[in-house]
Amino acid sequence: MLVVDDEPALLRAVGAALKARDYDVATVGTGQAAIDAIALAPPDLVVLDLGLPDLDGIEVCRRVREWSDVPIVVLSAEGSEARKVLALDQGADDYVTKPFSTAELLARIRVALRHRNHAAADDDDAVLRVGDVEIDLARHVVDVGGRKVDLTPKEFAFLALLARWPGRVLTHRTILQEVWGPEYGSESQYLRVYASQLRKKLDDDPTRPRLITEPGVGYRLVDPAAEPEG
Amino acid sequence: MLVVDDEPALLRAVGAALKARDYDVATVGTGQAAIDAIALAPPDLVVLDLGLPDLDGIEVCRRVREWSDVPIVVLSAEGSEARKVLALDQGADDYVTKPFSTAELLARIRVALRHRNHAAADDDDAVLRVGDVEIDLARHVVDVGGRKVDLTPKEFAFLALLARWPGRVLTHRTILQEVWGPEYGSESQYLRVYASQLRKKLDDDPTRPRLITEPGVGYRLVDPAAEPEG
DNA sequence: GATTGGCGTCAAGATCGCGTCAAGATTTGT
DNA sequence: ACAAATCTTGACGCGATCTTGACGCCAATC
Repeated sequence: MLVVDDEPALLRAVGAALKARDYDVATVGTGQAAIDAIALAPPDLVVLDLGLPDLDGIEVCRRVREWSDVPIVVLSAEGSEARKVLALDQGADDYVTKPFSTAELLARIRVALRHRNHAAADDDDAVLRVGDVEIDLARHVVDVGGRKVDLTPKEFAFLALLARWPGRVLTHRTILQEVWGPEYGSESQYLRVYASQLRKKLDDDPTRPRLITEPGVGYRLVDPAAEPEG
Repeated sequence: MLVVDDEPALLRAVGAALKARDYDVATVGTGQAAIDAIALAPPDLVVLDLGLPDLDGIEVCRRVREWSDVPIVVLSAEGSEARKVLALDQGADDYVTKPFSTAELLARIRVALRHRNHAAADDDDAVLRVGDVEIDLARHVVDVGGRKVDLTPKEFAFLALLARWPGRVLTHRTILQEVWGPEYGSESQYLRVYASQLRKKLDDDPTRPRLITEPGVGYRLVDPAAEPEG
């Protein structure tokens, strides 16, 4: 459990409440220190104050989310609507406004931990593999059978999303919201365009497809070798 | 997306906001109706007002959580600390206090949907099984005695709906509304056509039928092995 | 025994969704 | 500010899917 805050008073208060509940607690005072700490040894959860001296807290959220799914509960004095929405959309799992009650904070932390427990085991190799497709999340590099493939950001995000759930259908809406952003959801034309481009770049064989269309539903990525045809 | 509230005004407001974002929205006015609706066809998410005429909202939470992981965002006028903590501990994924901003509610809904997408892999693949018919909801694949069966979207939805309630009769109206949409209800000719196509594709033996017609009522799906002919 | 209503089956036409291409528009990098 | 890359948008063909109407069957009813 990592608490990120630059006010010693709050740091002590929150830390004490958590320790009283027998959580292991570490504390840091800057955004950069938080990112480093999470990268070094991912905690079970991060309590993140938005008012940091170095980086904007939302920026910390965004950066951490590029390679980690660690739950993040944001604390903030600012009640600003837009900031709240932005933080949540950039990867925060909850947003608690100061002054807050300790009981509520703890309850929301329990919810976040519950979600994490339900989530799939995080062996974040930072490299996803589906058949002969290799996706290096950190380096943004894709490899197909040893051949490097040059993808645009959206193409990469699309492929990486599908690769996180091999074989599983992701709906049009899900893909749009994860790749294009929360305000999208019905622009399925984008998906057709990008699916087409991906198939071309991945050199997908239509008789043994890697990227499969589920008509009316969405797309899924499979390992053609592991998926015998019925 | 299911919105549960007994105030028509709020129902309309939240419903409209969601529909504007292209979510499919259904609404009910009581806790019992909510539980029934979730059991029949689990929505992607539930927006649950705590102030219901029949059941306590927290009780609804608790009951639904016994068999479903559907994300629940609670709305409430009561700001009471204890109620908030209780709701969160009883399975609510978020708690928004009235008056709330639509933008924030939508952002929190997006967070809940994100969690759902990340968590959905561990409930081992959500495979429905009725006799030798296997329906993999996540992969959108149907298997009959080891043979893969290719179904159209409507055929799949029809079969999946019946398979969710093995042996139980679903009425024409229910099936039409769940598969074709809320504006349908009397087009029972569709059902005859699709039932016929399903029987053909499932290779259904008329002497040991899997898909059974209840004349004048609806259809049900049974395990022929478990249901000896009388 | 004729009639009626619900069901199963079939097939033709209408519709919808998908893949593809390419031309702007926008963003990004230099 | 310019050039390149990327994203967005419209158009089009095609095939799968859905819808619709017709017809025969069966059982219940009169």
